[in-house]
Amino acid sequence: MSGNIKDRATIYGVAKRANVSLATVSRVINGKDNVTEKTRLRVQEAIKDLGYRPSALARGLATNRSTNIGIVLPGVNYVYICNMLAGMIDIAKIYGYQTTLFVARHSKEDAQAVIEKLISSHVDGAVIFDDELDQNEIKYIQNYNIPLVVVGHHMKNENLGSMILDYTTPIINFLKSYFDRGGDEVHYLDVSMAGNMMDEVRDAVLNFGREVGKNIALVHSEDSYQRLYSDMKVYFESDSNKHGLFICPRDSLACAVINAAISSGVKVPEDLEVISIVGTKYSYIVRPQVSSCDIDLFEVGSIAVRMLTKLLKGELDDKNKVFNFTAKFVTRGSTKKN
Amino acid sequence: MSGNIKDRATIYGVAKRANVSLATVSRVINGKDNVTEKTRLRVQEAIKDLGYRPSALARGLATNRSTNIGIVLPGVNYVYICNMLAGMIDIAKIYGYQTTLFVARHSKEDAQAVIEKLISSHVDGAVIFDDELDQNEIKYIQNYNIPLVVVGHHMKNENLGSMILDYTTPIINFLKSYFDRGGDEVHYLDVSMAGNMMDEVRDAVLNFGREVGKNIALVHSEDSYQRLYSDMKVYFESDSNKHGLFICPRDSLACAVINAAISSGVKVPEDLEVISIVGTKYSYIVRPQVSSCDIDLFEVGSIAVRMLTKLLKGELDDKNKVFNFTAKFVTRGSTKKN
DNA sequence: CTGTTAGCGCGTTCAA
DNA sequence: TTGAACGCGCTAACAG
Repeated sequence: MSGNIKDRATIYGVAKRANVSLATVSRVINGKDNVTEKTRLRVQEAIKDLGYRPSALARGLATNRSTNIGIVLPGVNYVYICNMLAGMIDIAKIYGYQTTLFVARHSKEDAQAVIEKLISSHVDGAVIFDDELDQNEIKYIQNYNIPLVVVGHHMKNENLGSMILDYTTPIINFLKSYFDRGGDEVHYLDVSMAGNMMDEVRDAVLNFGREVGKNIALVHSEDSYQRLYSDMKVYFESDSNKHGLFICPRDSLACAVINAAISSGVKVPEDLEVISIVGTKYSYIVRPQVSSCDIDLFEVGSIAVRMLTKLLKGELDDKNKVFNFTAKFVTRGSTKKN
Repeated sequence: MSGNIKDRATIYGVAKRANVSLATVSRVINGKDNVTEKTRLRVQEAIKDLGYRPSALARGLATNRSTNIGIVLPGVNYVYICNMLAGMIDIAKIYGYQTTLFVARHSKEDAQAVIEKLISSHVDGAVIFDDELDQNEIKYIQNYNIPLVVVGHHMKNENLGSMILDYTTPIINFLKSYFDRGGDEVHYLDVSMAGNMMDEVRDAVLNFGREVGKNIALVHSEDSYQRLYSDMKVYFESDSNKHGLFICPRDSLACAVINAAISSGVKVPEDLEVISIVGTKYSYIVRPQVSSCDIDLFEVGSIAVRMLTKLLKGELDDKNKVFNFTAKFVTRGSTKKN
């Protein structure tokens, strides 16, 4: 490329410089084989000279394909979400898709606004992991013929696949064994705006407690390590709060509970056992390590995007449209051996 | 919107349905005020009936603006990068920009490919945080008139701002005080493909060691907690390796060192002191807490995007084109008091 | 206040 | 094998 470019070269410029029509240039940049080797070289020369790069916008308008997929997330503040995102990005890249990020905070209005953006953006498809969107909103998006992979809802149709992350089963199983070995006192850390997925786990836990006639106490707090840590410091000052089992939504929150407990002289796991629902790197880095549910979220992300690409090619069999991921509970130092 | 839509409504469809020209529809959807209230309502009615959503593609082609900014990152696997990303996304959203993600792994070829994608994608501007890109490649992108904010290089010109993250100064300062209080043995954990920024810190540390006549030993390992942990387990078996200071690039790696040390009977910080260059949430969640450099990466990300939006509006004064962030060293439990 | 027209940069017929 | 012409959906003059 020679020197600076103020106005970006277009396909016309290349055509003129190479003394061909723009159709021929189009053929060359799209790798069609019905072009003479000689003219092809001439065109490529011109492209190089001008530093020409095709405009994805114009191309998208002409072909009605943007080679762009949308990713809808509640944010990138949690490690487990970033793991998933990393998997999505990796695979999208392999398949030649750009990824544009749509973050929907935990509010209905925001979610709606994000949906509108998504529709306008003309992505070829999207992966949605958002706890606030319900099935109706998913269907609303589908009115615009946008192939979708939804993480967290069980749905499928012609243009839609889904992935289920089952944290409930392993947690309930753990609870069972906890009660079996004589455990009695259970606290569930209920943070505000934890999202649908967490709310489902919570409700299942509470239900299970009711079924087996055990009381499960909700402890409310904010979704912040610092805040929770100081709340817990106060909490553990009371003698009645120094034992039992504590269930936390995420492992960094479990760490807040554990750290506060230990610094208050409460022994983990001898006095107090703590588990986390979602497990990430925190779970095995801290001491004591946190017993938690492991799901390879990176894998979840990559599978989701792979499903989407198949959906885009119309190659996704009906039986592969729902993917079930059941978490595996990993016992670590924050709980007693069964 | 009535029922399902197979072919998305266009501005033509709306125009016909509302019995106006497409220019009028365009005015309505763009909020121009030179439209009668009556026709405006009629148009809005039609838009609703048809479920019309403007195509960002076509709009971008016509206006030469995509309301889309690119974000170039080496990945989303590190907490500190995700923090930065979160800040960028937040601000971009506030300013009405979509964000498309470009991840360039640590390799020259990949970086080059990503640049080409970035240019083709027709973003209005981009924030680049990539350790592999050098200044020449930045300039190359600028040939295509893409306003840029670069994190990690000191550069500026008409279309380019930059942000410097200075981890070197606080680390060197710490080293000074470490030597002053009689410290003598320093190990630097050198992981492969840590990126330019880390390499600069490492070189500065080595230089400083030479200047003051202290030997600083490089310990090589991979950039993986698990791997490093087992390497360190072996390492600490040797009696000669149970003291001094260990400098790690990131705090989760520092945790690997600390955990391995402690489980090998080495006391932290009494026998061995450990610091991390980049500090994140890990630093204060683990026990002992990790002394590390704190930079609010979320803030860095938001400032970067804010700079970019000003650049896009031509409102960025020359003196504001370089932003300097000096990290603050926070002493925690993994080092002795000075 | 509203409509007509000409692009934006590219892909894709259909002829030649 | 190549080129001319049209269309993708929208904005932006310019008229009226």
